[in-house]
Amino acid sequence: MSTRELSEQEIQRRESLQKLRDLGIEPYPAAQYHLTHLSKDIKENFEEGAKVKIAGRLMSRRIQGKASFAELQDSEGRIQVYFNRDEICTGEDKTLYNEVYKKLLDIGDFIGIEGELFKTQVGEMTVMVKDFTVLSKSLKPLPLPKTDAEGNVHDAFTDPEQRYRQRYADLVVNPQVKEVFVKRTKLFNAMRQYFNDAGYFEVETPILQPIPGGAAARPFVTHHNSLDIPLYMRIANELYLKRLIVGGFDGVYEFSKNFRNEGMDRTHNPEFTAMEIDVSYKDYNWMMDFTEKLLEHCAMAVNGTTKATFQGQEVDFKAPYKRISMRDSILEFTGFDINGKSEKELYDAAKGMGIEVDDTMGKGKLIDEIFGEKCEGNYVQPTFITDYPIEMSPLCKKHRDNPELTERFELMVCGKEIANAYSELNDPIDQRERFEAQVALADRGDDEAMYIDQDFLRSLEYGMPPTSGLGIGIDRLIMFLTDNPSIQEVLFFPQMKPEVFKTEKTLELKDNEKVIYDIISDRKSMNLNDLKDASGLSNKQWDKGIKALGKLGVTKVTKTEESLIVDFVED
RNA sequence: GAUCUGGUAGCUCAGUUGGUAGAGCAUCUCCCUUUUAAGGAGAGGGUCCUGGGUUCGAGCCCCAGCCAGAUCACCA
Repeated sequence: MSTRELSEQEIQRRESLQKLRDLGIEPYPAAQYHLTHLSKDIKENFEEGAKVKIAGRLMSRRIQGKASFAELQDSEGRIQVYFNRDEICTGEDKTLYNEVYKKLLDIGDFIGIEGELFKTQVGEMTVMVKDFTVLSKSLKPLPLPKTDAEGNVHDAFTDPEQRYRQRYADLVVNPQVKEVFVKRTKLFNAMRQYFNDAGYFEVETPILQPIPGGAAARPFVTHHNSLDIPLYMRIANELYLKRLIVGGFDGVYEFSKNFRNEGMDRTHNPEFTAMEIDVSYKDYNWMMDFTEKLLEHCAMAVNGTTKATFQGQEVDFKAPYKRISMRDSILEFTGFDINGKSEKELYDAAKGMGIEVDDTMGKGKLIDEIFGEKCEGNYVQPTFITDYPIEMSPLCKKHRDNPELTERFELMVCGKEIANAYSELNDPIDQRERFEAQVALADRGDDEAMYIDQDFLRSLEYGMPPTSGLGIGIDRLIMFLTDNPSIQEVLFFPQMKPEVFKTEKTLELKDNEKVIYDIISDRKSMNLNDLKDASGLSNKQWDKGIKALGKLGVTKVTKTEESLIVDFVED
């Protein structure tokens, strides 16, 4: 049985728990509690004298003798409640108020309240408590901030490590955190509604994949025991959606949890969410129209406006968005025209711009570097960047006007990519050649080049209609819509290194303590300096050891006129 | 991966050339019947992230490590 060292407050709460049981009150009752109202209902439809049954956490208390005001927090917010001794305890026995309410309840406890609505002299909507029920005792004090009349928060629970590790506590005490996740869900709902209204199907495709395809990234690897094969957590779901288009669906979409075994930072979490959609008989021009209308719709659904502010920059998601080709963008910001240039020319140009280059980089990578370094950051308002070089888009159809380019666009917002779309490559022979080019890149040293997915190629050989596909980084989009610069703020449980729990209080003595213990337990009492000399310990070890023993109650040090005497304390 | 910053009471934070560890809120006791961040009086509460080292003496100085955040690098 492992025990934890409890703080003073935790011990007090456990004592209160036992006292409740001694009074015949079960602190964790089994029966359901019938609610009639939420705090929000009461505030929106206030009616003097109405009877209500509410439940939630006790979040603050102001006791004034026989009366007390408190706040109850439920899923929708807080409501003030008024406890009056003689309203709760109508008979002689005042235990329920004096003991249970005043002494045995703590902040954070869940209670149910039956009462009547009234307004205080100051006009605050309040529930006059007639009876209350303990629903769940809280044994650990919440990191509770206070908010003053001007809305200033005091002692806010702000330490990011604790907030992410203990999101449950974060959500209880920081209402603005909950808001972010409410908006996140609104975003999902808005997108679903938009796609469903357009007649597209939500689907589910494998998360465990034999070949991690559809993107360039390092996967997480696992192993299937009975098949005895490696399986990969998906890095994308794109190739499976296209198989479904081959199978005859007009439009399929999926909110895809993807996993990438790469670095973590402010904008990357090992698992993240992408929305992927494929629509048949469309091209990337149609998809741009579709995307800007979709995002306008989503921004409205989430924030009630198309405008959003991200880190002081105002962004407007109202359609239409500016469209510019990658070639024109690079021309605009660097004066260099990438059209028709050889790899050598691109290499020298990039180097001349002060960009770090190396020999593993092909044409596509070089162009991407130039764009990323010189252009990307300039697009604050939503902007479609179109027509990417073919080398870096192995799943995308060749441009109808230029075989060196593809019909691809990315949507940039605040200098960051939030969407990526293609006219999907449906020529199975071209697709096979592109995969082979990827293999060549891999041989050249690119450890993220794509694997060849033979089954996917087979599906294309049966014939895939012209199709346009779009992927949206949901986490990034919600970051923009809620003005959060960190992905951790928009994920309930961002990935963290495992916490080390100190569960065991060791009763065994450390070596230095044991040395002292052996001497003093034998001699029972001796001069402190003699004991120190006898132990033969360094000053540091001596100091730590004697302090620890004193704390454990093994020894007692008393001061006499001449010296310090150490006594051994018998059990 | 590199650099910087941080880790002290339940929470937010102080902590002086290195000399017995502090404040506010929270908690506990007593008083208080319409208050609203904080009524009054009193009290308790600490593995100063961990492990070494220097020193008569370390929260503070040195070394190593753990965790987090920021910046950069890498990466969609």
